[in-house]
Amino acid sequence: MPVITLPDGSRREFAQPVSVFDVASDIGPGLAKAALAGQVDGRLVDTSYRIANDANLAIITEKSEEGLEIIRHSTAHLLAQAVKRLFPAAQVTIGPVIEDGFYYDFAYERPFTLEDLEKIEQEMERIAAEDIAVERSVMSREEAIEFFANLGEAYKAELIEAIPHGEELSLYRQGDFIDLCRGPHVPSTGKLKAFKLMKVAGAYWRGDSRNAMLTRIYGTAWLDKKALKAYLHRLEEAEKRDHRKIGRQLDLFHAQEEAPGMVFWHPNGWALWQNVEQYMREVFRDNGYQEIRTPQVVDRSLWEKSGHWDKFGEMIFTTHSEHRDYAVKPMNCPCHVQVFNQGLKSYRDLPLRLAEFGSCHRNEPSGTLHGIMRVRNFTQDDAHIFCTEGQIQEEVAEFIDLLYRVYADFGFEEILIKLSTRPEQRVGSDAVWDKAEHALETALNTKGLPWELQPGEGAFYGPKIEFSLKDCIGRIWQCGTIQVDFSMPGRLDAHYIAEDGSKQVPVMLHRAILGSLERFIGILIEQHAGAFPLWLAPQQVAVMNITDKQADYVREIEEKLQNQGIRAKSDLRNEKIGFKIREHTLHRVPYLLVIGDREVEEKTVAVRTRGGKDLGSMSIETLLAGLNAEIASRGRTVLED
RNA sequence: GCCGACAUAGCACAACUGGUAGUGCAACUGAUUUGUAAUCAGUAGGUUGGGGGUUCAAGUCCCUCUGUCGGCACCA
Repeated sequence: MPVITLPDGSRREFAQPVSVFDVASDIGPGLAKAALAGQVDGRLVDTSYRIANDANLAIITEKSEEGLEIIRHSTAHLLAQAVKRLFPAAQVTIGPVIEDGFYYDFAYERPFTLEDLEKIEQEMERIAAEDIAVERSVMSREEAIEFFANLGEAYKAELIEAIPHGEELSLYRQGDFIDLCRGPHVPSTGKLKAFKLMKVAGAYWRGDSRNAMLTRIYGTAWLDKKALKAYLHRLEEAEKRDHRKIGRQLDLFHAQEEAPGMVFWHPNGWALWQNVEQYMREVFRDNGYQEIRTPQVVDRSLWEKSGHWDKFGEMIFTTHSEHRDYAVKPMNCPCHVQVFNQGLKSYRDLPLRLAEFGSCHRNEPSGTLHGIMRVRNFTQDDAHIFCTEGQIQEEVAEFIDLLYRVYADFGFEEILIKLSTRPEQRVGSDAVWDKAEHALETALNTKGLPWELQPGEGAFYGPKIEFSLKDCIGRIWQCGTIQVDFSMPGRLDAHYIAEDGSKQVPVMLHRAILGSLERFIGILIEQHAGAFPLWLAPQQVAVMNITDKQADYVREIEEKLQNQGIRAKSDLRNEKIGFKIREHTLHRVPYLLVIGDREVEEKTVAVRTRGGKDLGSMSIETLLAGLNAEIASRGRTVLED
């Protein structure tokens, strides 16, 4: 006699065991129709799940977040079923839900093409229209292995073999298709109403490049056609913010075949870069860092000593001269240790923070290059903190605070944090790793920041915290990082004299806030869609005349602004004011000054924002005060809003 | 690096199954002196990414190299 308690606290009593669907029907036919799954005592189950004892039950419908996930998961099965119908020889592997959609990996004699995709999607529509019931069943692990092996699904069988012995597995059948799955799933394929296959790509079996490459089909699924359309529109809009596109439109930079993975910065882009770099220089100065500069080309022996040659030799650009082999520096740390090593250091010198806008070259695999986000030549806002073990905690904590302040100044709020711990291939003892990992974890927890653990993803010399940002379409890019290194200082003979007169090896913290300036600027471009905050805008003000008559006054205004440090430029072309406004608006110049006879006479400027707002006429002094206030506010705007 | 797609004028894109490479914007020249997102007219611009092949004929088909894009693997 189960008593079912619903989320609103109401109870319903039944004479015999009931399914989730039964309860939904009991509440109302509308709910029964909308039910996609149930949540019994917190556990997600199918609508067919039978409840025998008293339980808490929530009916999952399209309206809940879990409902959408279930729809996406079921759509992945729908995709697999369609593929098996059209290509019976294809083998199914895995098909998880991802952000905004799902994917499914298939093994087939050839990769699927875009034409295949169209046919597959049509077949999916057909199966959804057939409204086939989705039924759950269970099998023992051994039965399941045999079952899938007999079907010729070798990959599935291999997956199940990895599951511990004795476990019971659930299978979902919809018509002619059956798949191993934890579930839950929608009760029938008719519930899947809005989906679209997005792209095909190669993906290694089990994510290992030594394995076969499968075809991955990506798709998206939504509650209804309207939501699907809205998503596609959102995606289209987001793609307009692509830094490669805006980089061209705003004449910021370009790339060309002769220098793959390297950026040619144009005047506008370099102005933006300089704004970022000079800001970071101030940050260094105000936070106890000393800026240095080290060589680009360094004898390879240094990299052999540091351990980089063994681990990353393939990715290091090399050159030679007079029988010596050199590495084009792939990172700055060994060079910074050389600076530390000059002169005998005392514990009183620690922590010593050496910073460099270090230009590094890494021969990244061709397939990894991406706009200016992942390049072969990049500049880091790099610094190494030489300190004692006892100073680690505080240095890490201070660094995290500083990073958050900097990111806020650039207008970033969503920062993803990951803690990466010891990899298989590493240097240093486990005791040392224990200490380092603990230090980072404690720093994060003390601040109460949410973070994700990435076991085995640390650098070979130490664990690290990564701070990542998202690009316009949600891809995640690592920017900031702090890494504890107990190994490299020793390898490169760094030491200091401790309080007791003994010689000690310092600990080194590798840290970057922006990471690669190229990458950070790429994200900055996408974040603001090219409409940079005033303090960063390559050109801050355009001063435009209406006719030739006002040219002298325009030049006067331009000069006045420039003398006050404002990046202003006059536009005296023989064009209509509307044309000039359009052009500078498209170039995202924050403030446009219109100068006609009236302004000349009244000694004012008419101010218009790139957002199209007319701020009316004001004196140059009023304008300057406003501009300076906005510049000082960094990420936030003043005049514009 | 691996799988797939793509590469046409400075930029955005056309050119049916192989049959004389076009359009818009930008550029240049001239006219126009203009009040808040495009003034008008004219001119010039391309070994269709490089190399090779098939064909009477290749932007179009095939091979190859390079680069870019989407993923995967990698990311000190």
